Amino acid sequence: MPEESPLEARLSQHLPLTYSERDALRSLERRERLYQAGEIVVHEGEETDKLYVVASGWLHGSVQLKGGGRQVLRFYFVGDLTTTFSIAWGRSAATLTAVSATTLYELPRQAFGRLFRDHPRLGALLYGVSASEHVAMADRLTSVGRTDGITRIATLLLDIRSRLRVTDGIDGATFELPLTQQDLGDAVGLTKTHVSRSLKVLAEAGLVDRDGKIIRINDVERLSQMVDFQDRHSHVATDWLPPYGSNGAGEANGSSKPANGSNGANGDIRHQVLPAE
Amino acid sequence: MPEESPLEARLSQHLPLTYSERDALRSLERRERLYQAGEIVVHEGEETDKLYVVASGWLHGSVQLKGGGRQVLRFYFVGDLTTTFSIAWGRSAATLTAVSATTLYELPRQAFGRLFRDHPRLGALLYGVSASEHVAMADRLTSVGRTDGITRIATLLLDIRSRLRVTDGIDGATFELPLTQQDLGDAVGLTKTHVSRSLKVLAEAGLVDRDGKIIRINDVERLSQMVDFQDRHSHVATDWLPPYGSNGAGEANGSSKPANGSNGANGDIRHQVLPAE
DNA sequence: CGCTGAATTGACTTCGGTCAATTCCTGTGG
DNA sequence: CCACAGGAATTGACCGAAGTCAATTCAGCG
Repeated sequence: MPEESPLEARLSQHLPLTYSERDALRSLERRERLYQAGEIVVHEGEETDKLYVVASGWLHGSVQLKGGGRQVLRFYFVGDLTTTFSIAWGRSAATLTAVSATTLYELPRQAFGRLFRDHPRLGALLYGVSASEHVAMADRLTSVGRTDGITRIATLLLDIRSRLRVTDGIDGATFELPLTQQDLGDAVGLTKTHVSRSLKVLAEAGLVDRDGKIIRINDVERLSQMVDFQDRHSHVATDWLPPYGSNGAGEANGSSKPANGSNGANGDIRHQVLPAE
Repeated sequence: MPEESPLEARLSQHLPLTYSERDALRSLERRERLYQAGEIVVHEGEETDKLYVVASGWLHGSVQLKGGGRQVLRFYFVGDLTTTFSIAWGRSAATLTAVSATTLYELPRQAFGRLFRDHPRLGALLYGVSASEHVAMADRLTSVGRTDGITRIATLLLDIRSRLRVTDGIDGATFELPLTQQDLGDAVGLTKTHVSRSLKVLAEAGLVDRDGKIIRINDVERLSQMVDFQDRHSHVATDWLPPYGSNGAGEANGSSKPANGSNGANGDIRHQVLPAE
């Protein structure tokens, strides 16, 4: 339990956490499980009573179409909570597949629920993180709905790079992409044939270098500019979170002032706050 | 404050709420504002320190592309929380436009945050609702990325119908659609020209009748079947929510108890639980 | 060293976009 | 009550980005 927890690391990226919040996050994560590249963690429609926190590696979530197609909905990286989709039902809304060798911590839904009670501020923060992921998906929708193939692929590469960079500490522009062109296409709504052609164009334009599974984006700034890419994950606002403090004044209505004047984050001196890390 | 609140109504659709939870929700919503059809509530990029709850009418959220295009990300109906996207930043990630004449209640972000502290169970429920909306957007992504124009339009109509039905108590298959074909196209990634053609095909196939702004879906069941449509909003699981009640029983696991036993919600037996409504 | 799945490439098709001309509606003002 | 203006919808002719099909080529691997 004293180990570092990926979810803890992720959340403390946005907000200095108290010791007790950190403890709670660490103790949430249970059994660790390993998956090989390509292995399926949960099938679409399968019942699940747990979430998974990514401790290493990465994955994607996808749905199967009646007609035989497939849509890759999003990718999951270290620190991400997966299968949050399924929390709204008892069963998974998507198939979760390991893209690379992966370690996951299991997190029972019940325990996740308890977190909201025991650490409301974390609950609110999780809501905020979820909102930022929602926006990231909106960006994807925009990309797929309103831009051409080359732009979609470029945007996807930039997105994956920026996510991997945080977690894997990549230098900046080179990374391994263990996805087939079919996978890429399923993510952005293109056929594998056209993915191949689009990548070729990007390579010939000198924007991207490829060597096997290794991708290098030659000028991240410029490419981002060109396709109007925005990183939605680096920052999540926390100024609206409830003060850390003691339960409060519980009594709902009456007035809706915060219990103690201080607002924002950690308000309570008893709880030492750790540096962001 | 004693009036019915749309958010309250929405949430109690999924879970019987206690009096104090209801009170809290009612007292959250402040000034009521009216917007005419077509009016813009918030601009993309604009700073906001509030959310809006839809009390009547409907709206959509959209983003503008550099090249001049537009993507309509989603629609908002009575009881929906809007601009949750923006909670992750200080500014709105999308433009919010009234589709029909609309009443909104303003809800300051701070007050929203406090809700997580004062009523953790509602916080968790809001997370669940948000997850279901996330899935709805994933469905849209799948539709846009992987199906043809006719299917996209049909799916969109079914989606709008099923949302309106809940709130406006529509009979079942006929509703008013105050959107231009441009709007429809921006929602599903088609040009207005092709929207016109797709609607024509649907009409000629006898699947949809049109009369001005009035749409009638002739056999909802069949059309849903044809395009594999699923309503993602009617149900949200609540079995994982923390018990309303008393803090404690921190059971969790022996060790990591929250710092102070109390916290979380005011839990006492005094709070009667109301039937679903 | 051969197998197998992935990637590449070419020829051809097609769905949806573009452009532009009508037509339709609806609201407005005479 | 009617004429008219202007946006929305419809329709046709044409174009082009991406899909389909299929044949190679390539790369990793037992």
